[in-house]
Amino acid sequence: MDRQAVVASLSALAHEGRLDIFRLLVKAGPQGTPAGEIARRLAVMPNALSANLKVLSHAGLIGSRRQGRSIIYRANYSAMTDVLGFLMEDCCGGDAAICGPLVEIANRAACCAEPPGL
Amino acid sequence: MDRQAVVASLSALAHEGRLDIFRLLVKAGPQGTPAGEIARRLAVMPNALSANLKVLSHAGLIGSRRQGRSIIYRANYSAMTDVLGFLMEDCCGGDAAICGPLVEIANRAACCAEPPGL
DNA sequence: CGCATTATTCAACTAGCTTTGAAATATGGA
DNA sequence: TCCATATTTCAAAGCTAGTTGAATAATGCG
Repeated sequence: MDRQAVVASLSALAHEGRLDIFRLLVKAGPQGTPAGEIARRLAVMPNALSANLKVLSHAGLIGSRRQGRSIIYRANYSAMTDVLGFLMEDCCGGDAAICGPLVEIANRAACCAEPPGL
Repeated sequence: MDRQAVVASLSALAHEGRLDIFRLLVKAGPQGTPAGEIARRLAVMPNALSANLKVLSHAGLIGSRRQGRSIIYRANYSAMTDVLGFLMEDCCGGDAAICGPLVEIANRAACCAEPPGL
């Protein structure tokens, strides 16, 4: 993950509405949430939601799949851990004993990993 | 750490120049780096650097202390782990076995903790 | 005190993002 | 095919953030 991708991810999250969306999807887990339900639960207009979902999706932070008339969105957990890894790279000059494992653990976390077929 | 503080932190980092600054300070570790050296190493103009340091500082991501004519800046590691914790809160509905420990470990990481007297 | 160094502040200009409402696309069922 | 549901796209208006250059503080030294 390069600098520009990280900036895109951080920019996408640096917005109250999109942060709410992303956290909702993080809470929801791998099965995801339909756009309509997101709009209802966050009380936002569908077009505004769509624009924000597009930003998050373009940054790679979320994915989507169609199911009938609904489009189901899901957090992309590995993208977020990549961002964390980038921020912590060479923490304290690489000498510290804690920062390295922290990044490694973050990258290994699999609870929200993609189910096959997204 | 509330939503607005997290958005401020993410906004501060969502900028190539500031991301470079923050990562340089993360690499530098607790002893920090003078503003002038940051400017030289990143090849940015002092006034632009100052503006960006102000944004990072206002977001709580970095701290500073004066030493002679120089002002030494330092990454605030705990602020970043707070942001991570906020993003991961209630990951997968709180049921997953991995996400909880991840956040806990991130918050416990102390390699870049503040030395006394900042 | 006077000067050089270090860093910050100010103001004008530019560019990009956000918001809002209306229209358009896509799917599923009668 | 026709309609209702679900979501996206488009375009205009307003706002916020970034960039640049010159000027302003603050410190240390002779």
